Amino acid sequence: MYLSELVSRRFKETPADCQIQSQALMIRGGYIKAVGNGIYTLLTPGKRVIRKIENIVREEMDRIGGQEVLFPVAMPASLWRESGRYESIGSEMLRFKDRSGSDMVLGMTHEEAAVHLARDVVDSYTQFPFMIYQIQTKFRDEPRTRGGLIRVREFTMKDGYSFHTSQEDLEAYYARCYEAYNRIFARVGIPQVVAVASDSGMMGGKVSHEYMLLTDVGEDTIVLCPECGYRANMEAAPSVTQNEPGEEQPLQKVHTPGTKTIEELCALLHITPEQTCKAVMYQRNADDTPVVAFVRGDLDVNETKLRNHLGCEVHPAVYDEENAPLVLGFCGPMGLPQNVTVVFDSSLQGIECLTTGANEKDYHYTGFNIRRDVGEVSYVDVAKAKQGGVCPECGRHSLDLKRGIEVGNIFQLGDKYTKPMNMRYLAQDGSLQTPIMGCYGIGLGRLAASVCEVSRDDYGPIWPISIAPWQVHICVLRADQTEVAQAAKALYEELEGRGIEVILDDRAVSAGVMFSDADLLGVPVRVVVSPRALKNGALEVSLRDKSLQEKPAVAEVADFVEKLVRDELAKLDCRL
RNA sequence: CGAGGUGUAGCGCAGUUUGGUAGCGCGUUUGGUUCGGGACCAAAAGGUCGCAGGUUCAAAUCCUGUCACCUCGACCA
Repeated sequence: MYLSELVSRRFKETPADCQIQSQALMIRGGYIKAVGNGIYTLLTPGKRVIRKIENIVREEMDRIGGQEVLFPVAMPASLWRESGRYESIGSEMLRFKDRSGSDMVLGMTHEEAAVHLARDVVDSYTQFPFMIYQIQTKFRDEPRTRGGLIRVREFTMKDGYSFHTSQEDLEAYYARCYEAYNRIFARVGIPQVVAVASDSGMMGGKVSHEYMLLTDVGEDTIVLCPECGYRANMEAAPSVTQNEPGEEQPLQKVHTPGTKTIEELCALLHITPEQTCKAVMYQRNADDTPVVAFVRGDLDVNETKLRNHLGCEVHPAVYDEENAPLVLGFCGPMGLPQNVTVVFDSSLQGIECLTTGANEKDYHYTGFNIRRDVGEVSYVDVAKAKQGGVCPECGRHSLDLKRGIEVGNIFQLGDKYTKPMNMRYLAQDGSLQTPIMGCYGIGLGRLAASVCEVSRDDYGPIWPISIAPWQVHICVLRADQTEVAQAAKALYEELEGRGIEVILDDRAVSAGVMFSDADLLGVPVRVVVSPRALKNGALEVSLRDKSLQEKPAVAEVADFVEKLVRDELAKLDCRL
């Protein structure tokens, strides 16, 4: 297509509210336009990138036997009541009523719809296993959006659902999908994406992995062990500690005025945070009753693990200084009110001498010993893994915490949906059985933004050719000169005729403007047609990442460019 | 949900303290000169100052309400 006809605008200045580079470049380059909070229009260049990604995803899903379907965006609430999620999911699910007053929801994920379909079309074990997937709009009313397409409310997602008659079969398929995902990320140009073990959150199920692109602008924290290769999402990473028992000492109440934080306490008493027992206060969402998690002073509470342990939702406690049921800043395990749920983290196990709050303003206990002073308690892992902490896999003090963007995930769901939704099949032995499921998601817009985030320079994105909006960008310097314009157009038509996607900048603008726009569009192969080049009888061909600059003769340019495009595509396992 | 902040031309901003009827840069249009990394000259178009009330002779500016958007926080008591 001709750039002069492209319906989009590129501009120089970064919009004021851009927080991360990919967002700024995608807005400046005319890929996306914000319509509302976390809601975007995709312009042609952006849509073309997404379409390329979709096609790669389709190829890989089809390759592992996936069958594409399309579930509805708007669904009756009754479907979600069947699984129990109409009640269990909070306000991130958009609910509304149709004209007859029936409750409706906008799909934020489609397990219910998948089971609704599958239970109707499948009735024999001979029909298993199978996987259905769709590429479709999701709406999640996120409390906070962020970073252009990184975290939005409306987005396009590939979501697949597999159905199996046994755990072994699910695991075998899960492994195939795991590899398919690795291929997808490699083919869209970010082979550095890693799969990490994760917490399955609201999706349910046991085993799950998230595919993470490590970058500082990521929202998630990943725990990595460079020694043994262990990696997990922070939410799922066990916290392993080596507890120094210390020497048992008598319990003693000490005056510690104003020491509300562990740091202040340690400074006053000349102890280390590892010798303290810290209270972190929460409240149950259901009835606001207090929950106190005690962890070693140097550690933090992993709220996900706490929720999983308690089996209910909690939020950090919000108390006024005056009417709190607990003594803020001086909370300890001894003498707590009856209605408080207490959780001891395993980092405290076996420590004979701790300093902790006395549940009295301006006082702490020293020499506190849980076994002696509280009795036998059960310890659970509710602490966050720590930078430099002990690797749960190899036991070395080697843990590394990094930020990452979750670009995809896979879950083993078990019968979380098939059972309540009453999906059954007739097994070989004639019995009625409930199948189990896996589900597999990739956020396409987020994936595009993620690629942009790690593949760019100061001037614009550097799209891998597999997902670039166009494959070749022809810059016509002095399009006002007839022979230059004709040479460019001839090349354009020749390349298009060979099935190559070309954008031709035929505008009568200065070279600076033209190159800047080309940089913002990030097309991998660039050809410059100019009076100078024609005089020399050779056009300039270069790659956006500057790894190649050649001047093939005019007559050979088309062949040269075609080969270049084919070679570059082949590197990413793609074809013309 | 809590705390801040911002809404003025397509984009980036000034003007608001001290009310007097809206401006700058980029972009856009026209004409001309230029022409290999965001050229220059000249002319021009484009805004009910987020919205609704109120105060006033007069409101972008003051008051009230409201909406939208952005950032931080959701935690270490």
